[in-house]
Amino acid sequence: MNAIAQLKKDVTPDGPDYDTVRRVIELITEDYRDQPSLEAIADRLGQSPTQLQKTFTRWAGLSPKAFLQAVTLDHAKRLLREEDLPLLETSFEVGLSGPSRLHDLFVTHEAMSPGEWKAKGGGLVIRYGFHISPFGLALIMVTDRGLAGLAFSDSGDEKACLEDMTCRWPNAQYVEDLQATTPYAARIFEPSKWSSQQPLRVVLIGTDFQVRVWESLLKIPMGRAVTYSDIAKDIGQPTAMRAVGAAVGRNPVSFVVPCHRALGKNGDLTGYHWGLTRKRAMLGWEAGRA
DNA sequence: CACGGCAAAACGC
DNA sequence: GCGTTTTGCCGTG
Repeated sequence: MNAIAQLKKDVTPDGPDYDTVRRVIELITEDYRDQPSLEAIADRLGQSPTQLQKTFTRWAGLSPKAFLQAVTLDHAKRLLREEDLPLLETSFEVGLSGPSRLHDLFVTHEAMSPGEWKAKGGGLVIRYGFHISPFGLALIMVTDRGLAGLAFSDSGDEKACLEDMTCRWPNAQYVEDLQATTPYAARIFEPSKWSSQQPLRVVLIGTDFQVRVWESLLKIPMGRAVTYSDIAKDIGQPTAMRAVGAAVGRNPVSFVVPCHRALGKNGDLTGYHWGLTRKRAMLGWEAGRA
């Protein structure tokens, strides 16, 4: 069975495994300071350690212990220090040829023109659909030019999630169209399908400032992280780190535009629009594959 | 004008 | 040395 099929089987949003994994992640991310043991975690969930270990590892690609380490402050700090591999200085194109990028998701992007942005999505047809993903339900939105939106929701919150996205481009026409979004879902969350030959096409719809911030995020390789001030510097406005934070927070293409790789200066994960737990989960997931 | 997915500086223990 | 609070930051709606 391939990995996606495996995921579909195991990580159904309402399935017991999904719930287990979700609770483990929550537990670990809340208590990571105490470094809880596998036994302690299993105990609190009322499961056997071995069973829990197996379920979790299959989902996350790494054991609960490794995940715990990945979520620790130390690890986040290490991600920041993990130069001299240049961080934002490396252009995305240069990265394409590097073997270290083998496991990264390749993306080409284009920005909407200011005029199109002012239209708030007017004249745009956006097709959307919900798909299961390692991080809960993923709401995928595409235009004929490529991926325009990616959001996350827990089972039952789909409506709020959809609304969160549609109000960003209120004049667009929305059509539920699983057929259009399924291919994206299959590729985005399956690293073996990431290829530089066929980059994922992304359209960035936002203000000029926001688009510059998001482009900067796209340059961060997988398994690495930068601070908000790094990004501010990269776009040539070193004192605008706070505005950068706000712009990062409005990133409409979560995960693909890796806003989860932006950390506070001391390595703290600050907030996250779709939940801090999910941010940690993404970093952990990447740590298992980097 | 207020509000952030911020960050130094300033406190207080 | 620490965790917490205060005080500039700067684009957006």
